[in-house]
Order: sequence, then C-alpha cells, then structure tokens
Amino acid sequence: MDDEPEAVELVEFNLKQAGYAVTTAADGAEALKKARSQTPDLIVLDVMLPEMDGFEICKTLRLDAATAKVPIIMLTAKAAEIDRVLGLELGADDYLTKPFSPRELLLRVKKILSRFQTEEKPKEQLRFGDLLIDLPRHIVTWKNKPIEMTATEFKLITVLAQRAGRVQSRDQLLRDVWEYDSVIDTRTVDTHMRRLREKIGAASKHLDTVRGVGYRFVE
Amino acid sequence: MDDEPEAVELVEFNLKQAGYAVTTAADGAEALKKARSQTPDLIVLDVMLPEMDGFEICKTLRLDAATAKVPIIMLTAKAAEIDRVLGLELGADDYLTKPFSPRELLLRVKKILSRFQTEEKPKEQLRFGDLLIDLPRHIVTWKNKPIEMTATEFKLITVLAQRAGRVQSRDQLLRDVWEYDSVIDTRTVDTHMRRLREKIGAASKHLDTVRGVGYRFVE
DNA sequence: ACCAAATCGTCACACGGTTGTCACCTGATT
DNA sequence: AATCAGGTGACAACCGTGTGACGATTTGGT
Repeated sequence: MDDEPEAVELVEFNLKQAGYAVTTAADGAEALKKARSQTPDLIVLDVMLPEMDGFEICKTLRLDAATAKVPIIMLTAKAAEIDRVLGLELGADDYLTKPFSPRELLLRVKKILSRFQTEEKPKEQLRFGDLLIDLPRHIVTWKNKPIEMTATEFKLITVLAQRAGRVQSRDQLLRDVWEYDSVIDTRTVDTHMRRLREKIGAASKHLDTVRGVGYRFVE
Repeated sequence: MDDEPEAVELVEFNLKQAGYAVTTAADGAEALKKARSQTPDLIVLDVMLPEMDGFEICKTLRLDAATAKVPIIMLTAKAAEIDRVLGLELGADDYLTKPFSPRELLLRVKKILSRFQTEEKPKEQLRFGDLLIDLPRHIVTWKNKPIEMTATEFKLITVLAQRAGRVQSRDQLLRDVWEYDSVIDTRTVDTHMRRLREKIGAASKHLDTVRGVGYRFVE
C-alpha cells in the first residue's frame, strides 16, 4: 500500500520472495477494504498516500474490530514523525524511514510476526483465496458473496478444508461428517460432493478427486 | 521500574493514557517496597536495574506471599535471556525485548490482565439499527417504541443478540436461556422463537433460522 | 383466598427442503 | 475390450421447522 508504484512492487517482490502471501492496494480506500475482508497477519502502510493519508488509515484500522489487532509497520520519510507513528494515537507497531533496504524490511516483518504468533487462537475462519469458511457464523462466501448450503454440505467442506492437502477416504468422511458408524453407502459421499461443487461454482477448483482413494481439499 | 529514566516515562505515559493507574520506582529496593505495600495488579520490570538486577527482584517478589501471585512482565534486551525469564526459576508471565512499541506493551498488559481478571463487564445496551435491547432496564424497543415481552423471550433475544452473527444450537440456547441441564424439549425453543418473532414484528428480520443447526441473530 | 389472565412447555399436523439410494453414463485403467 | 471408479440425473422417504392449539402453571388483582 504505497503511493509510488515502484515502491509497492519492491516491497511486494521482496516479501513474496521470502515466502509471504502479499496483497497490495493502490489507495487508502482499497487498503481499508482489503484489510477488512482479508484480515492479514501484518500490514505495511505508507504514510504518503493519495486521498487518505497513512495516519488516517492507521487510525481507522485500529477502530474496526476486524483489524484492530493486526500489527502495522509504517513507512515514513520523516524521522520526526516517528513519535506520532508509534504513539497511542496511531499505534503502529514498528516503522521504517525511507529509503530502507529490503533486508531491513524483512527483519522487521519477521520480528513483528514472531511476536504476535505467540498468541494462538483456535481458528474460527478458514480462508483460501476468495473462499471463506466462517465456522461460528456457519457461512461460506466466495468473493464476499454468500453461498447457500445445507448443514451436511457445510460440515463436509469444513472437514475437508480443515485437513487441507490431505486426502480423506470416503469412510473417513462418513465417520467425521455423518458422525456415528453410519450405515450409509459410501457412494453417498459422491453425491454430496457433486452438490457441493455445483453450489460453490468456481471455488470447486479446491475440491480434488483422488481416484481410488477419496477426496482432497487443495489450496 | 527501569534504569533509563526516559524509558520509564515512556511506559508510564502510555499506560496512563490507556487508563491504568501507574506507580514507578527508580531502583530495585524501592520497587520491592512499593510492590509489597500496594500489591499492584501487574508489574512491569526491567532486567537492567542499578544495584539489584531484575532477576533478583523477580525472585524476591515470587517468594513474598504478598506479591507471589502478581503477574510480571519483564523487559529484556537479550533474546537469550527469554528462557530464563519465563522459566521456573524466575517465573515471569511474559516478556518484551527492547526496543518495543507502546502498542505492543499495551497488548501484553491487556492480555495478562484479562487472563488474571476473569471479570468482564458485558454491555448494558445492544443496538442493531432500530432495535434496542436495554439489559438493566429489561426493555426492548423498536423505533423507540417499547415491545412487550415475557422474561423468557427477553432472555432469548438477549442471548442471541450478545452472540450476534454466531449460530446458536437449540441445545446451547436451552443451556444459556433456560439454564439447568434442561429436561426441556428442544422444540420448545422453536415455539419461543415464533412468539418472539410475532412480537418484534419487522425486527424479526434479525432472527435467522439456520436449518439443521440452530438460530442466528444477524445485524 | 379466589378468579382471570398471562405465560410456559408440549403435542400434532403440514409443508418444503434435504437426504440417501439407485440406475445409467463417462472416462480412466487394465 | 473388459473392468472399474467416479460423475450425473432422478426420485421417494425422511427430517426439520413453522404453526395452531391445549393443558398446566404462574402471576396479579380483587
């Protein structure tokens, strides 16, 4: 999130090289929207932005419950701004004065993330690209649009997503989705997978069939 | 409690800003004395201190019955000290490596305090658009007009609204609204939901049925 | 204490969505 | 070519929920 396209690209490139998943935004409004919908692990925010400046965005992020706890690293040109940036009013977690080296950025990112990862919480949401599974709300959305789904289908996609990457046999799914030692035909799983795929449309790319074994959720 | 006066001031300023009552101490002896006489809710302790170092103070605090149970956050410069700080010998509750951002400190303080103070005060009023639920007054209004409601119905809508967004199963509702290990039929919940919906009229748009799962209050 | 009204839990019924199964088809594997 | 695993369409049974009604209990007023 920056004003100079090259700078954005530089940050993006370096973080991606380091193995982080990166989303960028061209202006403040987009930044807020994306931060809200994706709740990232960390936000790198430039003070200088078109329309709404970084200070405003920072404050707004802190006020929204969805983003209040997301650590923020501010990019600033003036050393004089540092106090304000780190202070209570804005509440950024760290800062970098421009120009900065990619290595420096990575160090800060690593430090912040390692510090905040110590707080572990049971996952209430599963996100894979545009697909979001919200457990307590019992809602699945694709590109922020809700997908109608029956209780069984919801359970099925949840179990698969929670074991993403690992193949689940039909018997395993019957045990975990239908619970008890279901007297149910294993082919029933196929039918539910079909209905699930129909409903989630493009998101069905996440649902792999592993011939002779079972099904697998891929990221 | 720190060796560098500025750092002490920084911590003090930020904690006070956040609404905490703060007492400071210039050295270890003073720290021990104040801690014993005031038994604070939380102690922030720098490892580097004149005369008696933070490790010693920490141990001493733990030995004294008056302060043994007070949570301690240690400030340390060396990451290598972390194990010792959190270990059994010292038994600090959390740590921060310098330099740290004020926000980070606040987060830790909040986290620790919330862990030790199980007490949470729930909101007194819940507002969703034109719908207002006033807990202490035991009144529900829609567009400022009061809605007559029985005690059970009020409890029901309150429990649902307090967990707004999250689906509540019938069993969960029976536990939380009717209390007891209710010998009550889960279908009873349906009946009360119906009566509730009738009474609140248009506001019933907030009450979702999630088939096969339970009910959900939506904003 | 008595009666009337309100409240509460349960039941039976109806309706529509959901579910499990089957038969058939397609594409892969041998 | 034969076989097998999985996709697909259709369908009947079932299940979950909304709804109206009823008796039991509680509440409140006289």
